[in-house]
This record gives sequence, C-alpha cells and structure tokens, in this order.
Amino acid sequence: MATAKMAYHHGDLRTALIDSALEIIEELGAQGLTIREVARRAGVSHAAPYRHYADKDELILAVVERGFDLLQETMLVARKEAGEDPLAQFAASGQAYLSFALRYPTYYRVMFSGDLLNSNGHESLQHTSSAAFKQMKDDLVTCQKLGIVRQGDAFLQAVSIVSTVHGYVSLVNDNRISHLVGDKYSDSDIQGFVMSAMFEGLGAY
Amino acid sequence: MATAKMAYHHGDLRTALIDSALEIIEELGAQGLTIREVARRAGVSHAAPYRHYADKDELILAVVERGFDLLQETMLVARKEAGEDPLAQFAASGQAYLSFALRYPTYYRVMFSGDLLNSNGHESLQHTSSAAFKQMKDDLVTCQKLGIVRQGDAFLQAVSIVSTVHGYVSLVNDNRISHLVGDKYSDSDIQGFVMSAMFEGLGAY
DNA sequence: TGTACATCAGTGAACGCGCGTTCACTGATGTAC
DNA sequence: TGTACATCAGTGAACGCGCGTTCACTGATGTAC
Repeated sequence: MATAKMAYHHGDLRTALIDSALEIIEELGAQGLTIREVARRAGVSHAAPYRHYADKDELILAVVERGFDLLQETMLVARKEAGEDPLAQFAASGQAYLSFALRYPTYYRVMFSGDLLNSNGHESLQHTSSAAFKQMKDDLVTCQKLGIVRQGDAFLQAVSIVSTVHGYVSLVNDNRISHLVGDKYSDSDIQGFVMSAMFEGLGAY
Repeated sequence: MATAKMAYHHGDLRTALIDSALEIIEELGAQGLTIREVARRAGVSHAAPYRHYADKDELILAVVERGFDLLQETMLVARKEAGEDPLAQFAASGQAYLSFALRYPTYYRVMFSGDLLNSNGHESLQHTSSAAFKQMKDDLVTCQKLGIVRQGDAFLQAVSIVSTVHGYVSLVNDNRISHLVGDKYSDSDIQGFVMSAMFEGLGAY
C-alpha cells in the first residue's frame, strides 16, 4: 500500500479519502464519519483533506455521488447480461439494486437518507436517481406493450415497486425482520416471496 | 406552563424530558437530540436529567418506547372504529400506521432505525413490534379463511406488506419522491396507488 | 399540630474529549529559460 | 541538461465549540414522633 510515491505527496488523495470514508461508513456507521477519522485512515494529517474538499459536506457529497454512480453502473451491467427479454432485464437490474443495498447496508442508508448533509446542494444526486427511475418507467411501458405487465400508469407502478424494494431492504438492514422470523425462513425465502408478491401486484406473467 | 409547582422541583421531569426530546427530534432531527438541549427545553440544568435516566441511551430508549406505545394505541383505536369487517379493520390499522409515520417523520425514523442507540438493550422494543406484527398476521389468517385474501403463508404476506408500507413512508419522509413527481400527481394519488397495488398483490377483493 | 431529619430532585462548576476549521509553515513538483 | 522560482499538496499547532458525565452542593418534600 505504501509506495515511495506516497512519501509526502500522496498521489491521489482525493480518491483515497473517499475510499477511507466508505470503509468507515461500513465499519463504524454514519456517525463515525468524521474528517479526522477519514484523514487518519488515509494516513494523512487531518488538515490535508481541506486541500481537496472545501468542507465536510463536500466530502460526503462526493461519497454519495460515487455510490450512485456505482449503483447505476452495477444495474446497467446486470441488465446487459440479462439478454433480450424486457421483463428479464427489468428483474435483473432490480436484483442488482437489491444486492447492492444488502451488501453495503450503511452506505445505502447514507445515500438514501439526507442524514449526513447539513446544507442543501443535492441537485446532482437527484439527477442520477431521476435517471434510474426513468429507466425503470420505460421498462414498464415496454412490458405493458408486450402484455406482460398489467396496464396502468407506469410512473405509479414504478413508485410502488421502489417502495417495496426500498422498504424490504431498509427493514433487513436495520435488522427489523430477523427477530420476527425465528428459524422458520431463510433470508432468501423471504426475499423471494416479497419480490413475487410485488410482481403479482404488477400482474407480471 | 410555568406554575408555582415548578419553582424548584419540577413535578414530572421524567415525562417532560421525553416531551422535549420529541420536540427536538421533529424540529432539529435526530442529530440535534442531546441531553443538554433536552434539559434546556425542559427549563432545567443539564445535569438534572441524570436524576431520571442513567445516560443518554436510556433517555432515547424511553423516547422510542413511548413512540411504539403511541403507535400501537393509535392503530388499536382505528381498528375498533372500523367496525366488524376484518379487511376493513386491517386496512384501518394500516392507515393509522401510515398516518403516524407521515405525521412524525423524524420520530418514525428514530423508532425504526437503531440510529441513536449506542448500546444494545432493544428487547422491550422488539416485544412491542413483534406484537403489532403478530396482530397483522392474525388478521391475514382471518381474511384468508373468509376468502378475501389470497391463500398462502400469512407471515410472508405480512413481511411483504410491511416492506411496502415502510418503504413508501421512508421515501416520502426522506423526500425521495417529490422531485420525481412534478405536478402530475398529488401525494394522496400516489399513496392510493401504492396501497392498492399492494392489496392487488395480496389478491384482496 | 410542630419539629427534626432523612431523602429526594434539583444546581452550577468542572472534567476531558473529539470535532471542524484555520493558519503559517515546509517539502515536493513542474516549468521557463 | 541545469537552475530559479512559482505553485501545489502536505504538516502540525492552535482555535473555539458543544457534548456527556461527574461531583459537591443546596433547596424542597415527606414522614416519624
């Protein structure tokens, strides 16, 4: 990890700081994310981050932005691997979303609740999530045309789907389900059921 | 508000502290909830709370507990007012849940994410939410017997419903929907659609 | 009913802590000639 | 290729702040006789 390059000038501290931030978020939770801890993990004095980010909010914003980029890309790859069938494409990107959210619980939370930000400036984030949402709506329209999803307003259908997925993920990540379950079901049983109930609501065949 | 009684001894500081905490949570968010601010609002020195709660976590726990009690009671009242029809009862308590969550967004969030708690000791909370969940499951079983809800494992159905409702509420409260909407739909349009999609998934007639 | 005293519920000063941010600085790098 | 110098990316000490918690204290209350 430590190369000669890192002696005084770091090389790419701007990126390394985000890496450290992610590490912290998953390990310590959102509360643990401080400029000083980020610097500590990047092996740098706690004033150094100010060379790259004006203040804490700007760093957090960068962290969240990267998260959305990563999520979007993951979903795109999954969709491409799913072949030609539009419903399969749709399901694949949904699954990618789900996997991301369950794999990086705290990160996901930070991304979706304005938790850490003090100021505003969410514009760029809104752009990314709007794009993902539009993609989803288009998919639904396609599926409707093919008669494999119930007719109706695709926008409202999309909100409904997003609600279910987001809700499921949030409950699991906040550990609100496991104590209800006992040994009766595995996580994937539950996940499977919730997703198929959702598809039934959509009338997807 | 200030009575003679409150001169030195407060009267019921234990309760008043929770009131202040709620005020803060709705007004400043979870981050703003500090022992010192709570004391400030209750008009008392910041050491006073320690007469009633061992530490910050214990206070927060009391706040959350009250929230669950309130939620549970609200739901029970709604259910009783809904008359005899089991599906109506079920829908009514769901609606009560929804209203609570949308009315007290930050409070709801604090209740459902372990956000503020440092230590563990969630046992009593788990008890309350388990009870609410069990109620829901029983309702579903009843509805199944009457043939007004799709047959199947009521537990899984309940998880699915909770996911959708919780997800919808979380998105709305974190302001993740409004920027997608534009002027096209009112909040209640969306809410109505999401709920009926959910019921369709259940096969509720 | 009055009084002595234990107990309870507050006060306010003080502690140590980690935080975000600033500042004067210094070491490394890149570039013009 | 070598050198002077501007610029860039770090350092570390210092700031003020609000926090959780503790402590010795004091005022109010309740109770036994």
